[in-house]
Amino acid sequence: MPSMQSGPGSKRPVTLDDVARYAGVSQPTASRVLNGSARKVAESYRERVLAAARQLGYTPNLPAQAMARGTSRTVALVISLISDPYFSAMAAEIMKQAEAIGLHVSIAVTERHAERELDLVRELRGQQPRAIILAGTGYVDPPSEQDLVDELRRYEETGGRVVLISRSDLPFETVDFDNHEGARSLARELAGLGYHRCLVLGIATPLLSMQQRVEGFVQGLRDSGAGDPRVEQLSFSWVGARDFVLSLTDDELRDLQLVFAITDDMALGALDGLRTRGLRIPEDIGVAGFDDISTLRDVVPKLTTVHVALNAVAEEAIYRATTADTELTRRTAPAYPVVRASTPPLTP
Amino acid sequence: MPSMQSGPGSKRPVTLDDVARYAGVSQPTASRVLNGSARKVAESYRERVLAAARQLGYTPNLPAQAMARGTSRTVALVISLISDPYFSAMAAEIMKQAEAIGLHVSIAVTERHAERELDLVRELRGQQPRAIILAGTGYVDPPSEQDLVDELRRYEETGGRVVLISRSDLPFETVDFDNHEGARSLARELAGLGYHRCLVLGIATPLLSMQQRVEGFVQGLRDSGAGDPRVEQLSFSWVGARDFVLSLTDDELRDLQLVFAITDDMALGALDGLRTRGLRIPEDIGVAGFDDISTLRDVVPKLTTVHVALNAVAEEAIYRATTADTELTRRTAPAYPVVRASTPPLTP
DNA sequence: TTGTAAGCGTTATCAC
DNA sequence: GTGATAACGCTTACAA
Repeated sequence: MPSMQSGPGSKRPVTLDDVARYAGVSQPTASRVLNGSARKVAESYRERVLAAARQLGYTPNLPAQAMARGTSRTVALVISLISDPYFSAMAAEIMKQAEAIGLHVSIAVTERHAERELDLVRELRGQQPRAIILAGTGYVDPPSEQDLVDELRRYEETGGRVVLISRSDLPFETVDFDNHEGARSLARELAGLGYHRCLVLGIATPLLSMQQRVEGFVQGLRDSGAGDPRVEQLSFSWVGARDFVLSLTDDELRDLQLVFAITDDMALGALDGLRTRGLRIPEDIGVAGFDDISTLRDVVPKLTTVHVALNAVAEEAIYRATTADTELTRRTAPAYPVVRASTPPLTP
Repeated sequence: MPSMQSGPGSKRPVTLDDVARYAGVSQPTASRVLNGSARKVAESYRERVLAAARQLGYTPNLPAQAMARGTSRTVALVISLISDPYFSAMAAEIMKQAEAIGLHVSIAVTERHAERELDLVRELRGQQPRAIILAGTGYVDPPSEQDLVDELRRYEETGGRVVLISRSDLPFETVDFDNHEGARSLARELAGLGYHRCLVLGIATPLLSMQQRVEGFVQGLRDSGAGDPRVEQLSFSWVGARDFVLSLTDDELRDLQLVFAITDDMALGALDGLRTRGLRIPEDIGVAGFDDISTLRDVVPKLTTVHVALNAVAEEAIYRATTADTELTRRTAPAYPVVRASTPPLTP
């Protein structure tokens, strides 16, 4: 007579105990075979356990494992927005690096709310991850830094690792791109192409990484003997950049040779605005961004930008997240300009 | 004398027991106050516990909670690629819906490998999620369906829910867009605009959802009395679409009025190919896609496509994932055409 | 209402 | 080598 157990929700999961009993060994022995490190188990037992596990379709209960071991194989990643090309690329890279060393990644999204970030960190702490990686930026509300720091400190005190990506506002390990150098090189290349009268679209938010992009660009222009650009502090978004461009007068626009935005997202917003204003890119004005997001593949003309080594930051972040050194350092990943069709050589 | 405990990794996490002791009550009482449902705790105790928890910075150990309760508040989401705009938008929507009802989402990525998907499901099962949502499509290797089904069945038998998005290849609850109707409406609208000689870019993979888009489009053209289009089965990617377009002869291209690709990703690849071939869009040929991915915001000309109600599928998927009805059904979310600048009215 | 005790699935300690 | 036994942090009968 066949088993009556077929509908959903009937059986309970197969446990290690089931496997052990089925194989005729003790629970610890089964554990040693299936999950343990020091493999001092007789070959005969070993095989029996393995066979039993396969037969029964055993899967270790990870939460239980984590509890017993006192440490999990999960790292938590906090980002602003998953649908943003920059963040999704970053998340992808982090997951890749993490999975390469057998770590799970649990992703949480702040939707640009600092308050939510605090809640998330609290919640994540409850998941008992091995590390928390904060990669969010560009908050729309004032961050309650102290509470966040307190929460993260508490987490660290219990053995958790905290790693920040592209945000140096907090006293934890930080990994970032070489924003200053990337922007500076870009500015030099563009100045070399003849772009001297530039507009720089920055942001009002005090985000060091983004500040550095502005400063680097200005520095690069100076290095090249080009004049100081006009620098504007906008809201950190596509719309912010577009709206600002739309607010410029015709005279102001006519006088410009280039618009550089500190992110591709903003550059694309500016591009849209410029076109709405009737300008042709690149004939009438050049445009450049930063990040080299995947969207650029489908944008015409191909956008000049600064490529950031996502894989390098991801690798470094995962390394920091899993290695226990006590030094608090700030590491940097390469960022280098990629000149494309949106900024052809200027022939006066 | 201040506490010596300052370096990382020194203390152990604050447990419920700590809180209870600190508040001078028993563990169960603390549990009832902080996490329990039936709140039959004296107000005085209640406050003491709450205060203690805040003081100590207590966060419930979720894995422990899940183990004790026998059920977690996590759902696992399996997708192909996180950096793909379609999937990242889908993931974002799922997370949003999930978080709205207090569920965590754990994301895993197959990178288009069916084999990896099987491994992932096995691993995820170990995480003891409340549900597993499979939203991956377009595998590059032959899927070992039976093993996957077995694994999912086992999971279901132990009370887990399985939900499929846009893939009906497996005998589980499925939610999908109304692909046929969306493509059909699009074809009708385009035929109405004068587009009769069309090329349809489909895929070789036997994916029902994508098949339906092809069939719906063909049907729509027929409805409108337009001739049957040329239908091609390509590899499921931007590059596949571009390369195919590049392989067409000039005569073939000249004869076409429209290229419809079953995804925006492929449509953008085709667009790139067409441009490389020297055609202007939309003057020389129209282009249309499917999905209405966010990338389209920055593409010129604005691409005609079929908008899919991601929020609706996400909502439905989460609903299925959390509701225990035994009927195996196939639900459908709206998909409707959005005609944009890439397919202007044809004036012969 | 509150506390005691048992149990969730696993690993670690320690005798055998 | 192997198997009892005690944790891990929490919830849930059940008893007080």
